[in-house]
Parts: sequence; C-alpha cells; structure tokens
Amino acid sequence: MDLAQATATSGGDVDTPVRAAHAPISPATDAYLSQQLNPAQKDAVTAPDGPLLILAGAGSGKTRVIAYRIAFLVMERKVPADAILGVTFTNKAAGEMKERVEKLIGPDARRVTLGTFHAICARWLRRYIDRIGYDSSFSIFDADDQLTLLKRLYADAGINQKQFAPQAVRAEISKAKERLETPAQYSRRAEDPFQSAVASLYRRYQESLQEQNAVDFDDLLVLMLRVFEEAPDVLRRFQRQYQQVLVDEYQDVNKVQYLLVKHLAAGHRNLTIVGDDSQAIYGWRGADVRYILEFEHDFPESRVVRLEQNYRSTKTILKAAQAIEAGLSARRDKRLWTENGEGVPITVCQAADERDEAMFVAREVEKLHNEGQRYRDIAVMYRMNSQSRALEEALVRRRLPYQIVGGTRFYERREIKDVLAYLRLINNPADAVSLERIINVPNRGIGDTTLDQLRDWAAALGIPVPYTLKLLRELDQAHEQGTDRQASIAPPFGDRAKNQLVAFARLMSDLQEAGRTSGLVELFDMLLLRTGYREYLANDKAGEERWENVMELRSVVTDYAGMEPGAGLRAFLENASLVADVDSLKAEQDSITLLTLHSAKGLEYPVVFITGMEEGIFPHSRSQGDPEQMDEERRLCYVGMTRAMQRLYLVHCDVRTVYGTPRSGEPSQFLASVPMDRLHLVNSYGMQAHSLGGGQAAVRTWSGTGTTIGGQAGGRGGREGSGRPERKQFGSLEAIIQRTGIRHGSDFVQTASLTPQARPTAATVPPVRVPTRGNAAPAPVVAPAKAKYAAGQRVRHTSFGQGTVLASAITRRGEEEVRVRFDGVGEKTLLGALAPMEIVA
DNA sequence: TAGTATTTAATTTTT
DNA sequence: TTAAATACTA
Repeated sequence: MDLAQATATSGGDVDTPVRAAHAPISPATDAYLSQQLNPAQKDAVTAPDGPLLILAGAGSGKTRVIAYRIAFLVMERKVPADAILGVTFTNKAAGEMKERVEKLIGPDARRVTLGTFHAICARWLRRYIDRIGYDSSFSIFDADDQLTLLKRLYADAGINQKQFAPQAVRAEISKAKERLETPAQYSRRAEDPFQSAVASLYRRYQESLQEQNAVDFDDLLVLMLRVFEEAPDVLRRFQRQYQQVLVDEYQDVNKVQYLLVKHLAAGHRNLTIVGDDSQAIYGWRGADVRYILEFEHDFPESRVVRLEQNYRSTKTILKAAQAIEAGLSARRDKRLWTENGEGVPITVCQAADERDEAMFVAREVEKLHNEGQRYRDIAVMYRMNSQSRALEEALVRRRLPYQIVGGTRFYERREIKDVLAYLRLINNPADAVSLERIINVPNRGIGDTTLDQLRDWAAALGIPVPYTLKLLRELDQAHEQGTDRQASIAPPFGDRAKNQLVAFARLMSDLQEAGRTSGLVELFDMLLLRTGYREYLANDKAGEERWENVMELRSVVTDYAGMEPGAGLRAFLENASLVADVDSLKAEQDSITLLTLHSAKGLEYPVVFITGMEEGIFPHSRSQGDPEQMDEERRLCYVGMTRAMQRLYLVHCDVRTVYGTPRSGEPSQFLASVPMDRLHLVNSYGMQAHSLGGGQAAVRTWSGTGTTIGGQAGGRGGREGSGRPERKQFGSLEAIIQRTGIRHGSDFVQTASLTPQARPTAATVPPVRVPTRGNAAPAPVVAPAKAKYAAGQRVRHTSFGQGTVLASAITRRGEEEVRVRFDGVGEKTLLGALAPMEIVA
C-alpha cells in the first residue's frame, strides 16, 4: 500500500476544511508512515504547520523525509500540490525529489514547484523582471561572460589588468552582491586602492549589465529579492500561492537566499528547513551556517526534529567521520549512530606520486570489480578538479569506464559557448558580450581595429554597440533605396569593414526573424548553416570533436522543439545557463564516478576513494591560517567520508607535481584524526605497509616530521626519524643557474626560458636531440657546452645514497635532467636543481 | 587582419 | 602543465 491508497482508505476527509493543520492523522496513514519511517522521521513528516527545523545528520534519510512530507502535505493535509515550493541544492536533487514524490502521490507531483534557488528565481524573473527595469528576454551571464565584460570595462575605468586581476574583481563584486551592497554602498565602504577600483568597476559593471539586459548568477537572486521589495503585490501573490515552503541544505544558504525564504514564508510561516551544520561547505560562496544555527531565534515557535540514525555507512566509517567532525571548533551537538555492522577497516594508502596514487586507485577498482563490485558503486573524490587528470590517465590505461563531473564542463567549451552566444543574441539583441564573442567567429574580417572603431562610434552616438549595427544596416538599406539618410555622426569604417559589418547585421536580423517564427531545431540548423560554423571548425585541430559537441547540443535542443518559438529558445537558454555538473551524472551507466568533494554533496556510494590527502591540497593551502576556513575544509572532509557506505579509501602522496614542479607533501592532518584502530595502512600495491610500524609511529609521522621526498625508492614509507629534507624548489632561471653552476649565454642556453639578450643564434650553438623522461617525444634543445653531470659519473644523493649517472640532458626548461642508477635502488630520473647531487668521482 | 611564435601567469571549491 | 595575453610576421 502506498500513501495514496492509505489516505484514500482513511476515507471521509474530503469534505473537511482545506487545511486541517493540526487535525489528527488518519489511522491508516499513521500506520503506513510508522511502517515506512523511524519515529523521528515520522515526527518530521507529520509535524504540524509552522516553522520546522529538521537537523538531519549524514545518511539519515533526509531526502526520504522531504519527499514523504510533501506527499503527506498533499494527501493528508490537502495542500494543493501547486501550493508547495521545494528548494534543493542541485537540479538533479530536484529531479530525484520529484520522482520520489511522484511515486508516493502520482502525477500530481508534477505541479509541485521544485528547483534550485537560481532556477526558481530565473523562472519567476521571466514574469516579473519588467517591474525593475529589465526585459524578460534577459541573458544570464556566467563567470566567463562576467570576466569578458569586466575586461572590457577596465579600459574605460582607466585600470590596467596587471594591477587588479579581473578574477579577483569578479569575486569581490559577487561578494558585494551576496551582502546586498549596491555599487554606491560599496563605494562608501571602500578603503584600499583595490576596493576603490572595484567600486568604480562595480558601478560600470552593473550599468553595463542593465544596458545589455543581462543578469549574472547573483543577480538572479538579488533581483528577485528586489522585485519582492519593490513590488509588494508580486510578493503577496507568491505568498498566497505557496502555502508551504521547504528548503533543503539550509546550512549552505546565503543572505539573499535567506531573505527570499523569509519573505515567502512571512505570512503563514509554514517553513520546513532541512540541514546539517557539519556539512556546511559553501562559506566561500557567501553561505552562512548561522542561518541554520539561529533558525530557532528567527522563528521562536519552531519545532525541531533531529534525525540521528544513519542508514548509510558502516560503524567504522561513521566513527572515522565523527572523529573528523570532533575536530571542529564550532558545531551543534549531534549524536549520529547506526545499526549497521562494523564493516571493513578504512584503507589508508601512501603513494609515491600522483601517478602512483592513480595506479593504486585503478588497481584497487579492478580488484573490487573482480570481486563483483559494480563500477557505478565506486566514486573517486578530490579537492581540486586539476587532480582528476592523473586519475583519468590511469583509468584509461586500464580501460576502466568512468564518468567525470566538472572539469571542462560541456557548457564551457568554446564551440558550445559560441553557438550559445548566437542563440543568446537572437533572444536578446542587446547582449553585447555575446555579440563581441561571435562577431568575428567564424572569421569575417572584423578584427580588433574595426571593433574598436565600432565601439568608438557607439560611444560617440551614445547608444549601445549592438544598436549601432542595426543603425548601420538601416543606413545601408536607405542608401540602396536611394533615400539617403545620415547618421548624426558618420560611420568611421572603411568600405571593406563596413560591408562585413552590414553583412553580419543582416545575418543576425535574419536569424532573429527565424527565432520569432521557426522552431528551435530549425533555427539551430539555420544558424549553423548560415554562419558556416561547421566549415569553420574543420580548420580546428580538435574540429571533429568540437562538431560532435555541437551536435550533442543540437540533441539537447530537440527537447524544446515542441514549444512556442520564443518561449522554447528562452527555456533552452535558461536551462543551459543553470545546469550544474552533477546534474548530468548518469546513474544508470556502469562507470566509476570522478568528482570533487564539493560536487559529492548529497550523493552516496558503496565505495569511496578520497585522493590527495595531503597538507596544502586537502586542507587546501589557501585555507591554512584561517580557522574558519580550516573548519570548512574539515567539514568538507566529513562530507566526503560520509558519502561512503561500505568501503572508504584515503590516499596521499609523498610527492605531487603541481604546475609542472614536483613538491613533497606531508600527509593531511585529517589523517591523524582518524582512529588508528579503524585503519589499514597500505602502500600503492595494496600491501600492508610494514615500515609504518605500529599505529603510534604512523600517527607521529603524519602529524609531525613528514615523510621523505621521493621516499618511495627503497622501503616505501616514512621511516621514523628519517626527517624531512628541506623543500627544494625551482625558482627563477637565475636560481637554477646559480644552483647548477651553469652560466647562460656561454655554457648553454635553451630558447624558451631565457631572456632575448642571452639567446644565442642557431649558428653558435647547434641544436641536438637529447633523450627525455619516459617515452615522450624528445624535446629539441640546445646542447649544453658543459653539463654538470656526465654518464658514468659516480654521484651521491641526499636521499638515495650513491649511484652512477646513466645519461644527462638539459631540458627545454633549462633544467638538467639526470638519470641515475642508485646502488640497490634502481633507476631514477632527477632534475638537477631539484635534487642536487654531489659528484663523488 | 590572420596566423604563428613567444611569453607570462595562474591555479579551490560552484549555482 | 596549460590557457591566455602579447608580440611578431606574412
């Protein structure tokens, strides 16, 4: 029996008032819920109207609870489905929620409003943004568009890019918006030169957005809030429509989202929020845990339900995660427990470097798969997207199927952005950022000079750039018809440039016409055809693949084929702007999932690997020194570990190559928090790491002295007391030269890194080919007249002892690369300056 | 103007 | 390592 049947059999309630909020629950429903839910979950689901705070620990079944509560509200409390508003963190979560509710109450579920804050606000703004001076065909700018716009504004504001990184300015503006500061308010607060620069940029930025009828991600929320505040009738409408508001992941809500929720629930106060302060990981995005911690302050009459039984993880995993949690400096008291078994110990692996780490993961995955584990049950997580590369390589090499979340996202690919820019411009002719993106893509001979002239002309006329194009077309048309018409200021272009501009303007106007009349798929095809985009891609190295991506986009477009021309385009664009990476995760596909710890929020897997458990990586170096940020890293670790159901692997490397240079890394402090009796220590071959000895020694290694750089050569692992050799890093070329004793200009030079003055002519030093590491193609370099090491030489290294030089070469970087066989240790390739060796004989 | 060569800079996490 | 900005050449 499902909930629908249960309530149906309870009978007789149909005539009772629409919302009998505190009415007793019908016995049938009650019995059904008791059977489906534990007592706390049932309390949460059946809680009476009014503010409700559900503190849901990891794996405590909160999605289930929200779905049941929505179903309960509809079926038992007779709240119309379209009077329920549910906010989730991702679109995927919204989709899943909808499915679950549909299973409980049937097709009515589709009338529930479910989505992310951004998606919901975008939808609402389409209807009401005209109240605050925008047009409903507004473009949504992503971070990339924001940067493009900012860079454009730099010149106008007389600021140069070297001084203040556009990235930093973008982040600062975003923060200001999250605090609801207008440019004027920000300007008043500005103290240092950076802030003054931002103040002026922020003002122009916002003006420019409005001028081109565009909004950024923050605006979606901020402007919706403004609508609420400036158009009370709209707010009242929403308040009336949504009798019940539910918000998931409330610990990651920011000020604007908080205020939106508060406004919506202000009348009836039927607000259900769900969250876990220990899982707050978006502080950097303006989220503030205080909103969940102080919920009861905000809503004194609120009811609190704690979900403390974990159904997901083994006792071992839960204990370990709680040990991480216990290290937080501030948290709400919780007691998460589980009836699940102890399970297997957590595996901690010490790998040599990221390739070794990836190897370990791949090998382990293979082993598990041979034991019957499905690939789709396995996830590999990391702190930064850049860490995925080595993992991918290893998985490809072993031919293991995987899907990756994030990285270069589909919608951020150049070809996709190009096509989207066309579509955006068709939808919103004022969109200058899109216009400038594609005005010369494919090449139309409209270069920088022409573009500058166009902008100057627009400025002189005092109209936005996109309209000057329209004007130019009209002038041209008038000219052809003999009814000559003059612009107040004559267009400054040469004939060639003018013709190209007019042709482009015609093209766009034709496409815009098609946008109004044709279906979306026809429009899409026409756009590709008329622009010659395919031919353009043919010249590209990766043209084939790019074209496939365009075709993939076309298949997405077909989903909107049935809609009205304008509306379909709008819906498609909106969706394209707001999809998150996790949204595209395919659960059905049997493949390993690679994703960042942040994207892993809300997901669960039987087997979880967390890689890069090193100081500086996780916790990230940018967080070190700031207790609040360190707490957030720790919560992130907690989130990651609690994704695991049965098996958890924590992997760290001795050496990791960051931006091309290897660095030694100490094991993450988080590893030291994990109770030793829950661990199984291995090397990258999955073998028990004897050298780590008893737990105590290992813990000491982790928390204190660190491990040896490249210590994998012999007995892998941190030998207690071996100490950590000083961190040796390549600095400037000067430093290299100093350290290696090679003088540039005379002894050797290589072309790429040296200053032009020092670059020799080809005649003086003939290029030779030298062997490089691995099987990579030999790098063409200039032969050193005198390298430090020569084949056959005996050398001594601080970590590896004595050895014999096999070969030596100067790399493109100007580093001397030396291959040495160390006595009893095998062959190693070393960069001279990274690991200087003493020449013995 | 377009294409190529070279230099420089940047690297957290995302709706 | 690589993307993006810049300089240079055809």
